[in-house]
Formats: sequence, structure tokens, C-alpha cells
Amino acid sequence: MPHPSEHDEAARALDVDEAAELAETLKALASPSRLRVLYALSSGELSVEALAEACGLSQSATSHNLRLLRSIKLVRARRDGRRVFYALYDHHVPELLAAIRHHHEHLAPPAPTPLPATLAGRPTRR
Amino acid sequence: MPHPSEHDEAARALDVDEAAELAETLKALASPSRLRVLYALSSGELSVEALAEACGLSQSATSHNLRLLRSIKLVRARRDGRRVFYALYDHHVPELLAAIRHHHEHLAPPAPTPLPATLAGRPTRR
DNA sequence: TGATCACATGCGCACTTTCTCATATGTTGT
DNA sequence: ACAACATATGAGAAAGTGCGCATGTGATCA
Repeated sequence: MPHPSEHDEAARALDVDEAAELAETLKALASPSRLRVLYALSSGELSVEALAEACGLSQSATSHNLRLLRSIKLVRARRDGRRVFYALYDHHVPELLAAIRHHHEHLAPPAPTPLPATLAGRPTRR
Repeated sequence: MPHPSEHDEAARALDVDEAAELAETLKALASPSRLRVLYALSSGELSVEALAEACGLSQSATSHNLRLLRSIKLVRARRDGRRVFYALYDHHVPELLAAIRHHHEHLAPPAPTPLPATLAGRPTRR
């Protein structure tokens, strides 16, 4: 990132279509199981069986999740004999994962932010 | 970001707890409505009413979504008179939004990747 | 004080996810 | 061709999500 000015890249508004597309990708990431699968693949390709064990998922659940990840090109499959080895689709994926993790690390978990009852900074009027 | 080497930040495996926390944040982002809300706030704070109109949502839906976003500190609320103005929680949020959008722009949408039937790179045996 | 505005919130329901079970499909060795 | 293996897939149950509706709460104005 060049330099953090006020609002650059992300400042543009989002039309309905793009919002839907982005949400689709994010939904794929928004699951503990799939996140674990993706991070497991960060270190290199793995067979479905190996992934299942590494992530504590059943073979079936793993396969279902991989199908989803495949459909939006977050992972790719390569067959070798009986097994199928999965890998992150390209270098953008680990970058995205890093960005997400980075954001998470800078977030304080304690206060649930219960919307302060009377918090007004004094009625500026109008 | 320092420099994009092979695998740095994101390469570490994800324990179950962290996966769950990350997924919680991502679930909040994985909704067209909430994405639109967040991007609308990229240009500055807005009242609930203004947000609702900008995003094509009802007052109720907007409020429900804002509550969720608040609970995980993606937005913050400030009261001024009768209205409540929302803003992105901090500078990390637009950065994350930018990262997500960036990833999305580098993704080709056409092929649904139907898992090539016979795609083996030749049985390497083993 | 009462009316009205701006927003929050509980409930309920339609819709979606995620996982398990059972079974189908593609692969290898005999 | 058959048995064993590795993965994919469909159906369905349980749990979670998104939003409308009705109503509650805090703030302003007359």
C-alpha cells in the first residue's frame, strides 16, 4: 500500500451487483471450517484426506467445503491417482488471508460496544 | 505491508478459536447489505436514515445490520440530537475493505471450475 | 406534557448453511 | 472383472441468517 491517505481505494460506493459478488466470496471465507482449510493450504497442497484430518472435519464435510471454495476459485484441484490434491488458487488468496488476519490482530475483543445510551456530544442543533 | 514475499503472515496454521473469531468478522462482511453500508461509510459518517436510503434498505434492516457491525467493532456510533451517526470504526476497516476489493478485481468470474473429470497429470504412482 | 421524529429491539418466518448418512463415481491392484 | 480406496454428491436434519412488523426508547419541539 502506497500511503494511507484519507480515502483512496475503498472509498468508491458499491453498486448492488458488485456488493453481491463480493459477498459471495466473503461468504465462502466466513466459516471456521473453510478458513482452517484455506490456512492449512497456505503451506502447500494437500489431499482431501490430509485436509480433513488437519482441520478436524469429516471426509464429506471437507469435500463439500472444497467444492464451494473451488466454485469461486479460491482453491484448485489436481488429481494424482486416487487422490485429489488441493491448493490455493493463486497468490492473491494468501494475500487476502494475510489482510484479514492483519485486521483481526489489530482488533480489541473485550468491549461488545453496547451503543452508549446517552452519548451525544451535545446537540449541535439541526 | 512490508513486501510480498512467498508466504509470510498468512502461512501459520489457524487454531480452532482463532478460526471462529475470524469467521465471525467475515460473516459480518459477507452480506451485500452490510457491504453496501460499510462502503457507504467509506466517504464519511452518515445517519441511519441516510444510510438506509443510500443502501436501499429499510430503517429496520439498516438498524439491525448496524447493530451487528457495531458488535464486532466495524463501525461506531455517535449521537447528535435525535439521530445517530455511524462511521467506520477505525482506519483498519477501509484497509480491509480495500484488500477485499483488490482481491475481487483480480478474479476472473467466467469459469465455474467444475472439477475436471479426468485431469490427472499422469499417475505419478506412489 | 404531549406529539412527533429518529433509531433500537424482540418476535416470527422464510430462506440459507453446514454437516451427517448413504451412495455414486473415478482409480488402482489382482 | 472385482475388491478396496479416495473423493464427490444428493437428501435431509439442525442451526443460523436477514428482514418485516410492531413496539419501545431517547430527543426535540410546541
